[in-house]
Amino acid sequence: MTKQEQIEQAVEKFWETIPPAWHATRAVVRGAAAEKFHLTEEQFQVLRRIRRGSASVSALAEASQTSRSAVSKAVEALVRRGLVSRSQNPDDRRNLPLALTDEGQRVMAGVYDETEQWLSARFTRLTAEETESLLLGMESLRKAFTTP
Amino acid sequence: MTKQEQIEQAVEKFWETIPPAWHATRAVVRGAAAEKFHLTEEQFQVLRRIRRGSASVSALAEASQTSRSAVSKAVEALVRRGLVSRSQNPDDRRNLPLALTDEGQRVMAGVYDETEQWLSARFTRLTAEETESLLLGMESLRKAFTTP
DNA sequence: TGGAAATAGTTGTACAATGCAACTATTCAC
DNA sequence: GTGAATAGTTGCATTGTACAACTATTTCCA
Repeated sequence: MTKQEQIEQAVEKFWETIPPAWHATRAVVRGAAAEKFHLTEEQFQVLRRIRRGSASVSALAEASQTSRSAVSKAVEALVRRGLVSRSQNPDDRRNLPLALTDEGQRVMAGVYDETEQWLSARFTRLTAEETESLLLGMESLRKAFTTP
Repeated sequence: MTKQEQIEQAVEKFWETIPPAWHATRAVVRGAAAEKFHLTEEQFQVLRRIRRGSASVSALAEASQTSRSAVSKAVEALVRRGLVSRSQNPDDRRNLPLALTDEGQRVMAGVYDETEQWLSARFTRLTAEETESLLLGMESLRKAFTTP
């Protein structure tokens, strides 16, 4: 198999794999987050990333590959609901660091557990070797999409 | 690394990899498809899958993990624009087989080339080994999400 | 130092994406 | 032949999203 054929295969498999997997996952997040906590999927992603350390609108937009304005609106809704706090960075007053409030932490733990369990259930279907190849493959995918 | 740890890593990597990759790709499709051909991203996916052989609203919904109603609306728009034809299946009159019209084929070729090129460019950044692991990993991902 | 360019973030607007529930038409199961 | 299942559509409500225009602040550099 030439490099070129390999790439064509990857493109084809990408289409067949990534969008459906993401749609299915998003549907689960939407169900769990909306029903129990009145969070939208976008808001869930924002909470998740803030918990992981992304602490500004720009960082969130960069990490999730969406626009600053979309993130800004999600954050605004979360701040209004008291799940996220916005503070001021004295070193750069354009920058508004974000953090989870206690309530945000609590909500996040609940939603995350549920969706993580669902995802874990998918991955439990795989053998150890398949899971290993999944990890390697996702690392390659990440590299393909982030290398400048 | 225990199986459980492996799965937790996979969940984490999934969140960090799949949504951003998909968002970025969708943005490109949206740009190319919208600007040159006035297609929405959803319509692009439908055209793509019809070309690949998915020939009914239900099959499309199943393949893309979305609802029949969402697909139905996209198909309706494409039929109205003359890119897709709906026929009747004499063996089951509930079933309305779909096919690309000549114009649909032409448009699809144009859009697909462009987005495929963009995706190919991402994957060209990878070594042969990385591309190989990407292929294996996506196969695992597909399995994780389709096994009943 | 003064101003141009860059960056962080917000908001208005418009449209795309989507699910759900209710509906029709048809087929299947027994 | 009737009730359950399936294919598909439509109305409605809501989310997701980008783009462009805007403010506020910082950085760059001549």
